[in-house]
Amino acid sequence: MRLSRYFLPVLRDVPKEAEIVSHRLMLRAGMIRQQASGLYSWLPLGYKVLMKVQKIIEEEQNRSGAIELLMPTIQSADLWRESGRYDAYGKEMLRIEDRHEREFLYGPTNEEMITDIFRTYVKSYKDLPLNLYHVQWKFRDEVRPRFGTMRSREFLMKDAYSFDLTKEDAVKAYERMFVAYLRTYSRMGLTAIPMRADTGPIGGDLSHEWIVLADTGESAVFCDRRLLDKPIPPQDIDFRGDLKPVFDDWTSLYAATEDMVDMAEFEAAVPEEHRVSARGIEVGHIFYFGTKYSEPMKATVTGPDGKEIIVHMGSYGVGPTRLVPAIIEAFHDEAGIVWPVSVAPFEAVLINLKAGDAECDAACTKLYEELNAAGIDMLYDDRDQGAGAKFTTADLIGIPYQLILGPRGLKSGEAEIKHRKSGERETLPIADAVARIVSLIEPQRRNDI
RNA sequence: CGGAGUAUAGCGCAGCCUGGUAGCGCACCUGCUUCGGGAGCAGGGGGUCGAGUGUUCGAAUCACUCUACUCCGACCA
Repeated sequence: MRLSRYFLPVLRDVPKEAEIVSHRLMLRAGMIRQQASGLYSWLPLGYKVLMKVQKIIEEEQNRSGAIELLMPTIQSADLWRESGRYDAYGKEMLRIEDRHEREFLYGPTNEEMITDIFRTYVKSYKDLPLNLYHVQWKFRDEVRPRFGTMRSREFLMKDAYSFDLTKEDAVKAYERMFVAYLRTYSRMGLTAIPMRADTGPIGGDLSHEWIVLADTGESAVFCDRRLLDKPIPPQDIDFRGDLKPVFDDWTSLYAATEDMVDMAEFEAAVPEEHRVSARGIEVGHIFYFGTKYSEPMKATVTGPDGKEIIVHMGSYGVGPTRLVPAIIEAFHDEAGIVWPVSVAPFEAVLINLKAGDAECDAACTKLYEELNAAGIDMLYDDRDQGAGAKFTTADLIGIPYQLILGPRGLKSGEAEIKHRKSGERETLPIADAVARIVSLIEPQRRNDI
């Protein structure tokens, strides 16, 4: 992408409403625009990151055996009356009437609707297990939206729903999602810790919140430091096999949020040198809730013996629109964002220090085309601006590698590569630049961890 | 939902107390000179001062009402 042809409204001054660093940086980097309280437009740069995050989530869901579909944002109130949640949900639910005065709502979640789909089509135990998911916009009329897209009213959520014959099978489905989540966060460069959680209004008795440690996190968390270094299950892990050992390994070490923590238990379970008491951002939440919805909504299948069996369900949520700021909270410095390659809006930026100069333009255009051909997601800063402005922009928007070429380098036949994360700079022959950039980026894509 | 604030050009702000037809920086447009860490000079464009009502000869400024947004707390992916 040529920056001169792109839409990247970076800001010099920070709008005053922004408090936390991720919100400030998302505004300054031209990623989002607030349209009303808790409602955001995703501008091109932000949207590109959001889609990269979503793609990783989808790839790992698919790998685990979940199947993607898409349900609408608007739902019928009648469906929610069946589960009893239409009245129970309270003012957080945005209720809507259509022109015929029929009652609708903007979905805050989709348990009812997926259960309706399931009960319509799935009739036999032979069709289980089944896990269906979608990535769709949700709306929860939060009392107090804040922190940009971290706590917005409209937000994107991947929600998966598992259906199984028995609780034992449902626990296996839970373990599959557990492993998928471990891999999902890891691919984004995040260390997210599963913590035992309150099941809240959704109900059920097995639940974990996924927490990224960050000083600006909304909840206090307590865990064993050894969780931070645990190896992530590999790409070729067999999701049809027994995942209990992985689950047990991760859940054997203490980790709980403030709502669930028992300090005496924490101190008994974790040696003092391993205790972590910190703040964290919730980036996902998974539940097993049994027959809470399948029973009132009559989601049953016929078992081997011809009897009707109420299915056991779980739901598994992760929010891409929250993950983006969470990643920024984890990866930034004074100059701006420091994206991990796997979610960076562009993998590298080519900085033409003297746009308009025929020789510089020609050399940069050649590099740009070669890097595109090599499969690098490139931004080419070909704007007619001073070098300082280009460096500042590149640092702010956090592109992992800056390939810098100007008249000086052109004369000596050398280009420069700046590593955004370490600040390290290397000078190399222009002819070697493409291969070097590729060799730096490819190992960090984390497509195959 | 309780408490506290804010609202003037795209963004950041001054002006308000003490009423007299709106200003600064950045951004934007034109020209020239620049070009290795947010360039310089010259010229230029852009605002029903959140909305409404009132007071006044006259309201960004005073009064009242409303709306939006932010922050602190209680609640949530």
